[in-house]
Amino acid sequence: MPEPEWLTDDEQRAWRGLLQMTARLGNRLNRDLQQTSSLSMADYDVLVQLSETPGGRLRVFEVAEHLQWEQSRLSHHLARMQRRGLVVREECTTDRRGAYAVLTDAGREAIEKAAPAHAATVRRTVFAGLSPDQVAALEAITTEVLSRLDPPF
Amino acid sequence: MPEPEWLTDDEQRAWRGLLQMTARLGNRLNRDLQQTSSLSMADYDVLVQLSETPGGRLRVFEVAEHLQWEQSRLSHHLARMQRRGLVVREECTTDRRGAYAVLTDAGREAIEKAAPAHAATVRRTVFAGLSPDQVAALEAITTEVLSRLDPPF
DNA sequence: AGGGGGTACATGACACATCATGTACTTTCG
DNA sequence: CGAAAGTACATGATGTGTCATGTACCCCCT
Repeated sequence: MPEPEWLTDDEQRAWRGLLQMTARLGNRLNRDLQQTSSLSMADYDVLVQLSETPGGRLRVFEVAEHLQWEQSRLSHHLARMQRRGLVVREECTTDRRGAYAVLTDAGREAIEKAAPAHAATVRRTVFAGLSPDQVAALEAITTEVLSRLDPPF
Repeated sequence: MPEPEWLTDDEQRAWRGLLQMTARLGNRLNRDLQQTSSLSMADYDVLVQLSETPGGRLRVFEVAEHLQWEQSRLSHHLARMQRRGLVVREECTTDRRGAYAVLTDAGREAIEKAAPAHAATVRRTVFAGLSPDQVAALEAITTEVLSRLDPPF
């Protein structure tokens, strides 16, 4: 076995940049969403999943798969969102262990109201400064890294 | 004023990729660090800052600046790290409101023990799959986005 | 039929982040 | 010099994520 192998200087800079960017970007998006819509990014992500399906209903485990969330996290989060009236749970008749997460009218209204401003912020802070080549490069990088995260290692 | 302007399909894919990548990568690194060192990424980041200064001591607000953390977050986190014996607080004589965060021997040992495996994971999951061009592109992208996050908007 | 093992989800405990506020000290400026 | 304003940090409340565990149900196999 050869390595540990530290990072090169170039890699160091890219890595620190990535950490910084994701941290600050996350803060920014969370803050903006919170102020304009009283939603968190987590809320937003859940609502997007539900709103993209006909009827706004999805099995809980499907939402978890799409978002790559732990089941427990989603369960807690749905409980909180339910308290706020954004979603409701409905029991599943074909598999009585299971449950549906269902978008309420208030939930649909919330995401439809939040989406434009959110997208605008994303566009303004990240994509407005990037060339098409950079966008393509970013996609290539993310898919490569994701492939290394998924199955083998 | 023209916009809102939604994202193009290319941008959509890059954006979702970035969200996915950062989410899963964060989980991965946190999990690995936790298991091998009983440290979180947050712990690690704080310890890095302190260990990079002579004496392993830094004013609390300086740590907050470097990490771009909220003051309150850092204060709470230092309290927990202090309980675990990784750092101690010392009062500042030149400005008696202030405090130093100081690395303990245990803290230094913890980070020195954790760093190699952590760096190896980063290298293996992200940089081992990227070409030098991609690394350069990544750095360019992060600095561009960061510049848009900082001062003006 | 009737286990045994896996699946779908909830829950309680605890680590963590954020917000609002409080305390003590420093600086500034009239 | 003295009061107002600002800075450095702590703390409590509350929302959020993770881990361990529990409960109910499904499925498959003998």
